[in-house]
Amino acid sequence: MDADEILKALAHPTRTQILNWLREPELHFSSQEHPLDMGICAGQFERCGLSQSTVSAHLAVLQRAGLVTTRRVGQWIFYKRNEETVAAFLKHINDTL
Amino acid sequence: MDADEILKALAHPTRTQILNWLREPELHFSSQEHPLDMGICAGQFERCGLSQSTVSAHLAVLQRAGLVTTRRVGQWIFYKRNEETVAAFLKHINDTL
DNA sequence: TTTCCATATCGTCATTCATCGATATGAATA
DNA sequence: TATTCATATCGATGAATGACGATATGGAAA
Repeated sequence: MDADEILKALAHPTRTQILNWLREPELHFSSQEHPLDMGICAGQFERCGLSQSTVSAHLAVLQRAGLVTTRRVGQWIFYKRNEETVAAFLKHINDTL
Repeated sequence: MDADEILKALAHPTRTQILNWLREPELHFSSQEHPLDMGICAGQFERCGLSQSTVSAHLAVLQRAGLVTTRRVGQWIFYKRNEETVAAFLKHINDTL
């Protein structure tokens, strides 16, 4: 858990929004064809209004920071919040900030 | 309390270190001539190894985010953590992340 | 008033970041 | 095998950030 890298990842509203959407997938991604417990397809996040490549870059930042995990199933890649890392970060920030 | 601006302010190790130093002034700034409860002189933070102007810029980012308050006394400007904002931010991040 | 000191602001430069369209990759399908 | 679809990666570009030395500001002291 690299707190500095996580803070950098959180320092963009698009990325905090993605993480926020992923808190309650059933609330935000009910339109998804696949079962929600597989995770959320990358394409779903294009609803933020940015291009496919930009969204992909934001997702990569979140993944490098360990805030989301990915899983390939067929031609799709599913994203999930990494609750362990989120919890560890929250503990850290509560302790040190 | 602008959480996005605070996250941007926290997204640099120098600034998180400054905030961390300000948690226990008596531990880190015992060398200061002035009483610690006035706050910490800007110049004290040059111990991070950066130039005066760069340190001043980092302090300005923290101030704009509301994470520190300043108080001019004579020719010095004293910095303090803004515990209200820090607490409000922690509450927010615990609730939304 | 002149000088000195602490700090902020300015101008510049290099680096990183956000964004896009285009292209590559890799799996599914025809 | 050729095509399609979802996603990642590439290359370019403009914007924002971080750093510095130099300068401005504002108060204290001589």
